[in-house]
Order: sequence, then structure tokens, then C-alpha cells
Amino acid sequence: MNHNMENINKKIITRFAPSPTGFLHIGGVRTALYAWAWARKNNGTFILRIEDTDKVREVEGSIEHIMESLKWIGINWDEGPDIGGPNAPYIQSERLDSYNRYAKILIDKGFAYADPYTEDEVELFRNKAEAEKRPFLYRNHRPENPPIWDGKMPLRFKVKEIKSYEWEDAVRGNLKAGPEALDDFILIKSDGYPTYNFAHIIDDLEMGVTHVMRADEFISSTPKFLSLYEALEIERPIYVTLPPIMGADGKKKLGKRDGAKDFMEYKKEGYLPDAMINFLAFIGWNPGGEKEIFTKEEFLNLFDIKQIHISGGGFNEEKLDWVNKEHIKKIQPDDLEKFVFEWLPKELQIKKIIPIVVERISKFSDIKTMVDNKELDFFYKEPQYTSDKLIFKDTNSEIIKSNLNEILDVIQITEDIDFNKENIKLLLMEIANSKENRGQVLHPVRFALSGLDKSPDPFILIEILGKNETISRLNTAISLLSL
RNA sequence: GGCCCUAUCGUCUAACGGUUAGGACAUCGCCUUCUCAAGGCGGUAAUCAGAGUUCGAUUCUCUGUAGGGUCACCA
Repeated sequence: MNHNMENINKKIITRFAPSPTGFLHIGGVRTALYAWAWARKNNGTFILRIEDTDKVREVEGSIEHIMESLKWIGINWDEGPDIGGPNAPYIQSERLDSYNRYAKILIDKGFAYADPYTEDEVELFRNKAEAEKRPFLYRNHRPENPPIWDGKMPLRFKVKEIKSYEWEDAVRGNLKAGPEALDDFILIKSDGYPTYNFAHIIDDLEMGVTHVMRADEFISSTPKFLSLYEALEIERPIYVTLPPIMGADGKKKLGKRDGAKDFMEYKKEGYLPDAMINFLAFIGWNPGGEKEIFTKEEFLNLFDIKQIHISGGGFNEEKLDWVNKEHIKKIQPDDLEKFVFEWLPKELQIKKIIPIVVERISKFSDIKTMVDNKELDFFYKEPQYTSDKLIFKDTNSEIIKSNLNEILDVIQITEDIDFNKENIKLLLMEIANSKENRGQVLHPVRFALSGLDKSPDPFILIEILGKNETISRLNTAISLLSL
């Protein structure tokens, strides 16, 4: 049966279904991004569903935090827990009636039975299998006459036919699994909540989901899903299995345990939402071509599940920084102010600082580092330094002093109206070129104005500080050299 | 251990049997005003191994190797 053909004329419906067990990391957001993009591109529907059936691992506030993360990069949903929709509710713990209804159907059809063992007993079976280096299969311990299910015991799916499965995946092509992958898995836990294996299938059915974007760890459990679809005689959605995202070492799959960050950290560090989309999109997808920087709209236009990768990719923060910088460069100068000033103290919120700061950062939190390192203090107060800092290489204080005086004379007769960096550069370079080494002039001027070993060039410094301040600081330098 | 998935520069990737194996990040060098940044130009650097199919394999097949996933009352 070709599911692609059957679904071809249907409205595309995708979903992102996180469990509220903490923050979202880059992997989860990437899954959401692809599902969202596919729906948007096809004028379909994107659903946000919360899979909160594990009440033990649930972390309070996660749902809000997850929604905040998605909203930040502009992933919006058409149906979800906060806005409702035709198939509300969108929180699994509020959908128990649905699961119970389908559980009854399975029981009636002989596809489900009560599990009479305690957790400890099952644990023993499992340990034994592990010790013998065999895969653990509950069905090998299936009770002969299971009791009537009273809702207090787990309800298990009953595998009637032990077989291998083969199926088609929109990105991986043909996949298969051996019969070992098929087991009597739990449908409803003893606490009354369904397992993921069961709940997501019922929800996807009831919500009409056509494409399931999922991580590749679900390949192994696909036979469970397929056997459920068969038992319920319902059609399955198209599987779109995404490649794993590896950690920085390029080996282990990225996960919370090995340092995957809360996605909101990227907001706090001053990354741009569109840069995150751009970067995330390229972990596991590539449109061909040599263009690397895309706006959100360009990405939506190009995105296609046909170009999703099958092999895993690493997460390279250096490249993210580069992508972010490229996006910062695309911000209109007028709009840049609100991004930059947010990170600057009052006294440094000067328009002329913006270009200097922007070309030195890859993310906005770098501005804070510059401020903390006092790299910008010279903009609003006279630098502190010792006179030896003004001496360039093998010159002496007399030469430097004479050069500074020469500069001072020229600046003093310059009209205020000509005080821009191009004109200043012409003036200074003329003097600098007349010396043995241009550094004899440029270095002391730059240092007198900034007091820093590393700073913007002297011409832009003079322009920003203005004529009076420049003269004042040059005089300070000259008097330091005279001591 | 069983089952399953994967394999191109250090990293992310392009290539849909025929290319000097292309691009980006990183790195290195040079230029652009003394420094820093930005920018420009250029360099180093890859098809996991072995068989097979083919006139011709990065590409198809098999085996090996390596890495990843899974074998939960987690998703």
C-alpha cells in the first residue's frame, strides 16, 4: 500500500508534540521547525500538542517555557493547548477518554490484555534477558489466562502475529525491523495514563495528522506503531524521520544529559530568531546550491522533505556565530539601535558607537563582554595610561611629542564642518607619510584617545570624540610626555 | 548480545555512474591605514577498508570496520 499516494490530495497536517519535562533544546526545536515549515509551505495546519502522560518526569512550567521558545523564533501553531482548535483538548492528560475508548476496542478485538505482574517481576525477566545478552521480550512471559483489566494493572497490546515489518519513510526510504522489535508493549500504565506508543497514535488519528516529523530513535519502535494501526484498522501518517543531531564531539547524539542547552539561552545570549531558523534548518537539510544565509521566508520557500538528510550532523557553535553575524549585518542601520542599546549602559548609548560595536560582535551578548572589559569606556571618559604606552617601537618621547604637537596644530585649524573620518584620515596620513614610519604618528594618536592596545582606528576615534575632546586628550598625552 | 540506522576536507555539506571531487565554518598566508575588528585575495585539507558490477564508481551490490539508535509502567 502506498501511503504517499493516498495522502496526496489531503490537507497537510503536521504536529510538534513535546513532553513537558523541562526545556526545549536545539533538537526539539529543529523537529518543530521542519514540521511547522512543511505545514506552512503547503498551506496546511500545524498543531502543538503536549504529551504529558509521564506524571513523574513532568516539570512545572515546561509548557509555558516550550511555547515561549517556539514563539521566540516565530514558530506559530494553528491549534494548541492555549488556543484550542477543532480537536481540543491538545494536552494528553485531558484526552484520557479517547485512549480508553480505543483501549476498549482493542480489548474487544482481542488485541489487549491486562498485565498481572508487578514491576519487580517484570524487572526480573528483563535482568535475566540482559544477562543472557538477549533482547527483552515481554511476550515470552505472556500470562496464559490474564485477569480482567480493572484499570489498576497495565494494559498491554497483544502481538498476534510475530513477524518482520518493512515500511516506507519519506526521507529514509525503505526501512525494516526484525521480529525482535515487536513486543507486547504497554498501552495504558497502571496509573491510568497511556504510554507514548499508544497515545500519539490515537491523537494523530483524531487530529488528522498526515506527516509525522520525528527523531530517528523511533525507527526501532515503529513495528509497535504499525501493529497498532493494523489492529485498529486505521491508516498511518507518513513518517518523516529526521537525522540525529550530534554533540560538539560529533559522536554522541545531542541530549540534555550531555550539555544540550535550553533553547532560550540563545535568546539570552543575543542571537537573532531568523539566524536560529537559518542555522537549525541546515542541521539535517540542505537545498543544494551555495547560498548559506537565508531569511525565514526564503527558507519556507525552499524547504522540502525530499532534501532532508539521512545521516546525522553535528552542531557547530562557531558556524552559528557566523550565521548570526551575517544576519546582524542585514539589519537596517536604523533598526540596529534597539538591539545594541539594550546591552549598553546609559552613558554608552551613543549612536556613533553602533557601527564600531556591531562589526566586532557575532552575537549581542558580546557587547556585554566589551563593556565588562572596559573596551568602550574611552567613549565617555578620558583613558588612563602611562606615557610609555605612547612610544612607538624605537622612537623616543621627544619624537612622539613633536608628532603629537604637529597633529594638534592641524586639528586646531580644521573647520568643524570638515570633521569626518575621511577628512581626518587625509590630514593624518599626510603627516604620517612624512615620517619614517606611519606608526610614529598613528599609534600615539590612537593611544592618546583610547588608552587601549586594541581599538578602532584613530580616524574614526577622532570623528566620534569630536574636535574639543580630541584636542583635550592630545594635550593630556603631550603633558604626560613632558614629565 | 539481538534488531535497526549511518559513513565525502577538522566541522557542516554539494555531487542523483564520467567533475582538476564544488561551497561554507574553522585554520594558515598576503593586502587594505600602527593595533583590533570588518573587508578583499589566496593556501592547506576529504570520498572508512576490501572485494564485486561496469568501458568508467564518492555514487550500485556484498563483506568488514567504525559510529549512532533501540531492546522502559520515558517520550
